[in-house]
Amino acid sequence: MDQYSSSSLVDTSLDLTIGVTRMRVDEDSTNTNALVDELNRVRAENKKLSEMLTLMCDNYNVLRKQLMEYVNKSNMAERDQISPPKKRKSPVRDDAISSAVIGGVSESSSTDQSDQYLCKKQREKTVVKEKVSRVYYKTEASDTTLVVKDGYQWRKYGQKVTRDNPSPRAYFKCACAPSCSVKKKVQRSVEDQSVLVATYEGEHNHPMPSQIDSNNGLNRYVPLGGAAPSAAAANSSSSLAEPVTTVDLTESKKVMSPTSRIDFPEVQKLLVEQMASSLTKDPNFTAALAAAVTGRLYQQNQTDK
DNA sequence: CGCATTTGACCTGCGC
DNA sequence: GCGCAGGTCAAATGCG
Repeated sequence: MDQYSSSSLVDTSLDLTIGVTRMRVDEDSTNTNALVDELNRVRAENKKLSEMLTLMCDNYNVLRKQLMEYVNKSNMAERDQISPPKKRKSPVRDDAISSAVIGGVSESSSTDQSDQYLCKKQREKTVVKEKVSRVYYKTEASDTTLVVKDGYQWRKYGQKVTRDNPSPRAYFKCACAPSCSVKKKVQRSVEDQSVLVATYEGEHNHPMPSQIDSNNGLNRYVPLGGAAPSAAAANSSSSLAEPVTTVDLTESKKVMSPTSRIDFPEVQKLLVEQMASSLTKDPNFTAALAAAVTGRLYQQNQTDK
């Protein structure tokens, strides 16, 4: 765990208190020097931030790996004890799973109960590493659309009203790549109509479209696990629902299983979104950014003349 | 006109 | 074997 010990050495006390009042462009040349200094300092801080983010992602990967191994062992032990039921999914099933994944971006996995209830055809796919996960999205109760914002493009191919839920269930296939066979089912929660339950089957064999669009900057620090997250996650055809969670990696990982890796992009996306949100909400950061930009513009104006 | 969505028909698996 | 329920298909429809 060298990374953790090294992380403790990183100075996290960022000095972002750059006074905008100091950035007076109508001052003499001494001010220009001050501006250059400020700019250099902001650059240094930016570099430091980048390094910290890289470190954080590294630590996250290590933790994730450890959790995978741990859950894998646990599930192996459980599977030895539980014999799979022969019956297909019963109405009680959804409730059981829902109660098991309280609170946000949580999911069940194909290794436990949900997999056992898949129909024969799906079970055959499961043998070829079908991954099933479930994600909850908070949305407006009045909103009747079954669209969730997860960064991928989906093509709707069916809708059904199921017995155990008055709300219709929508069926989607991944439209990002013809070869991608990932499917998604979206249905409102029985208990809370404002919560959309998205069930993902399979694993994307291509990167997230929105990630391709914005493959610069912060995204380069995000680990790619087959499907990468995006800070924007701006799917053109989806906009309404947001994952019902705050970024809480430990909580999310608690219910994570080795076969539900498909949801990591959700968590990672949220992580990046939260980081961006925190930064933009920080008055010190915005002031520093404004100061840096102003200073830079002034510097350019001076050199142009 | 092309593409995405809708929706009824059809298919498949499971329980009785 | 029959009926039920979930899942999928594909023609019809709507929209930009």
